[in-house]
Amino acid sequence: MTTDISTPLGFERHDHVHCVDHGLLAAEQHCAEKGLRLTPVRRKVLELLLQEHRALGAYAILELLRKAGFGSQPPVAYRALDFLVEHGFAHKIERLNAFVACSYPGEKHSPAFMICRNCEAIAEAQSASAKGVLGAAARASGFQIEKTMVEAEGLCPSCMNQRGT
Amino acid sequence: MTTDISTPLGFERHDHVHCVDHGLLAAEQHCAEKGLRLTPVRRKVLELLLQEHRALGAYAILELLRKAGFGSQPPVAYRALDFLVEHGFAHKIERLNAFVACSYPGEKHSPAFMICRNCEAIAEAQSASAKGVLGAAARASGFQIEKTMVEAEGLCPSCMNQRGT
DNA sequence: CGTTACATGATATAGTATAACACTACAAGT
DNA sequence: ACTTGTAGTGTTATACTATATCATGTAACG
Repeated sequence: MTTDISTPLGFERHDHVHCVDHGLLAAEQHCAEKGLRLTPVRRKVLELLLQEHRALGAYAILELLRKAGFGSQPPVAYRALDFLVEHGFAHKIERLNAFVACSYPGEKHSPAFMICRNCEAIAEAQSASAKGVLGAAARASGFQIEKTMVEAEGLCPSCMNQRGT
Repeated sequence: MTTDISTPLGFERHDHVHCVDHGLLAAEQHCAEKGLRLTPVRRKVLELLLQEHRALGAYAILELLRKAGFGSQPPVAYRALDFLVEHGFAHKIERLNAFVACSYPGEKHSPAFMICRNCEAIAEAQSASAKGVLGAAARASGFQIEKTMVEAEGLCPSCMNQRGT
């Protein structure tokens, strides 16, 4: 087990073991509180997302599930993902049709993402204020915002350095 | 032939004939200036998007193209859409995997969309300031933003009224 | 126990997107 | 006019993403 500080997360190095454990723990606590069932498949999918720490397509997850001895038909993955997304343990990155573990599990937030177009690393920022951007327009037109998605594409620090090198 | 006049775009009534014509004209002018080729297929796709005035899936467009006597294989639609998106005459709505004509053709902008979850009407707002939301986080982490997507989902005024009724 | 509600397994199919190759149209240069 | 290069279109095939449906299992509650 690595104690190392490795992969790009918020694009910075971090203690990955900790963030996997923390994510799972937060999910377990939240489910216990709310009477939700964090079943083996759901837990495994969350664990995979936390471990990979980047956006994974449903079929990539499915493949990993298969290797781990779970069912390998699409609905298995999609149902688990639906659960995780619905309860805020994961997010869908629309731009990539892929999924990523939530970096702030349990906390209410409307997330904003930075997506590296080169390595597909993802950083999640607390946003809340996309309403600032659209709020005025929405009020003016009478549109009632229920959910906002913010995704930025670009280059992460590490990929930018590679270019330079 | 409506003579309704109102805002350029949004959920309000507007002079639709005008906005179709205006969109096509703007595209023609822009292409002439830049030496781009607004070929029959591309023009037709733009016209369809402007006429429908909502998000259309690539295969819906394809079907309309077929009816209009153009090729009916997926690449036909996707290539035309790629062209239109690349040059800012249309946008892709990631949330819907669908495409919509640009409401501010020719002008540089990073658009923000309001999507009615009931009728799929789309309103485009000038955003520019998604960078406000993410800019700080991006600078802090060293991420270089190239493109930002903002999509809000909710209920448009007209669908909200229907509920009330 | 039996019923209810939720979760999973499995098959089939729908919907979205691209790779690859052949062919055409047209502009540029000779 | 001829040729050559570039960009666009037609077409086939296939990959990737997602959901509907029905059957089976299982835990909780009366």
